[in-house]
Amino acid sequence: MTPQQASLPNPLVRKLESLGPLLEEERRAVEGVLLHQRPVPADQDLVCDGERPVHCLLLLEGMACRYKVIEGGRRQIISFHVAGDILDLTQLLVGRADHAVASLTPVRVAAIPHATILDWIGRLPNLTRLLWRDTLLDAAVFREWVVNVGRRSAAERIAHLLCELATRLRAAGLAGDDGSYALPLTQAELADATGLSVVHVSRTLQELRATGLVEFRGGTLAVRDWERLKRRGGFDPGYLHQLADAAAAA
Amino acid sequence: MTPQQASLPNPLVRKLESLGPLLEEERRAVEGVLLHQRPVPADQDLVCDGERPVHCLLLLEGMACRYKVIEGGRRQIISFHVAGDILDLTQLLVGRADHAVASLTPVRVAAIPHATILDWIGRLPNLTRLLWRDTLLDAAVFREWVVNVGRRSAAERIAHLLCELATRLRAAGLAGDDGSYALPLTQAELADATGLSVVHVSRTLQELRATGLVEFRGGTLAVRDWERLKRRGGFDPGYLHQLADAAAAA
DNA sequence: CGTCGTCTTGACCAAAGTCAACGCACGTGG
DNA sequence: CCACGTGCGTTGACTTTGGTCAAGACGACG
Repeated sequence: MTPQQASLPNPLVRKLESLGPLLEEERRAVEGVLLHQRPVPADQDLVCDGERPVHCLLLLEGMACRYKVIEGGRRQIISFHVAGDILDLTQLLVGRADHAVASLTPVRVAAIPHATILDWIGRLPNLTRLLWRDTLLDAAVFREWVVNVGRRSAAERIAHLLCELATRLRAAGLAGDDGSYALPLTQAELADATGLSVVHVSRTLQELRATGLVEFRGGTLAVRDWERLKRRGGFDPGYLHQLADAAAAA
Repeated sequence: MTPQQASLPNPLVRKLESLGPLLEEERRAVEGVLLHQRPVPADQDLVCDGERPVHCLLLLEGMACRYKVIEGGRRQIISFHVAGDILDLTQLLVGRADHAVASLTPVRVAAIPHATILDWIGRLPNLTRLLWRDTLLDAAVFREWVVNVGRRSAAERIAHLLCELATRLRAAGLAGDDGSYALPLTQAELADATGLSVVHVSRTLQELRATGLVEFRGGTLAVRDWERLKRRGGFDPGYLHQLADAAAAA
């Protein structure tokens, strides 16, 4: 899509290097992974719940999410992902997928065979550390989501989520020029991520818009007042760890 | 406390072996960790939010939890832990703690210096894989909690949480004789884990009691009808991965 | 015996969910 | 070029779930 992503700097390399230095040998190993890419249209399941995948997916372009569906058709989105994220490293060591992964936009993904990564664990301890760290950062986000959904009001949840997404998009080099970002989500997806109903999300977004904090329409997120938005959502980027620094530096 | 835990079988070894085979050298490395133990009374912070710990804590006995506190004194418990769990492996690779850890009962913990584990990553790939897997299982629980708190009703949340705890206690070898478990939690802690108010937890527990699903009083959890309890909470143990198998086998 | 922590109860309130209808933009096909 | 359908967002009226507040019960422990 956007030209700077199609160009060489592999988003996984970019991300791993934001976590720590990468040796030349490791960088080559990671680059090798790009051989098997494929494009996938929007709104497709990349991994189904209960599956036993034999490779991990690396997201090269576009956005994806993980989710679970429970009885009654209720759906909860567990996390959002941008270029550079590894989508199911989880299943590598753990066997069966305990959630589904879906594309939100058209995406490009690379498949990394589990065997490759298991081999890295034996040979490349530094890379192993970085990948492990990446999964730990993932977990840090899950924890914050538990808090978000468990203890915050509707407006706080949405404000917080938008703060997180803005920060992560910035860290991934996907910031707009002003305070705006391409955020291709529907209100229904926002609802499933925050544990609210679509109707209430609509109302709450209007409130945030009316009070001049943030505007979110037509797939574009425009942060109008970052400080007040952060305060509204009780957002403290600490849980994003070095990612937050990367975003600040950008 | 209970004699079988004070005896030799190190609960971490027990747990890691439930995740996969452990080499003799690795087992010795893990055993060595027990040298620096200390007891901690109930309701103490073992790790404070924002701290930069230089070692990980291994829980040898008792129960602990992780939690975050947000503005307004609202508190969300992120996870519960039993003997064998590593409490802050997270911070190993990630720097600053993004949550607090507290003892729920008197506990015994062992401190593992970060340096030790970093050394393992270079030398003991198999052990590395098991530890990594352990953190991934942790993350799987977080994901399920997001769903629990985001999309389930009060009764479902509590039923689901009690199912999870029963399963994990069983996997850790802490099951009672009949369908009963020592679960030293207050209703306030249950409330903080489920994102509900204490009053509502009280009412909901009464409902579960009245309908004969489960009884929870005075630190004892008595499952009266496992099948119906599972159904009530929409509990599918898949997300606990091999832990669920271990519990079934026990 | 008194105190503290925990649980319970009832009355009331507020946040968010549900349902149903409508508007609007976009794409398709006649 | 227009009619139609579809997906998404918005509105209003109403309901429900769970929160809040305040008082009391119960039990363990000093």
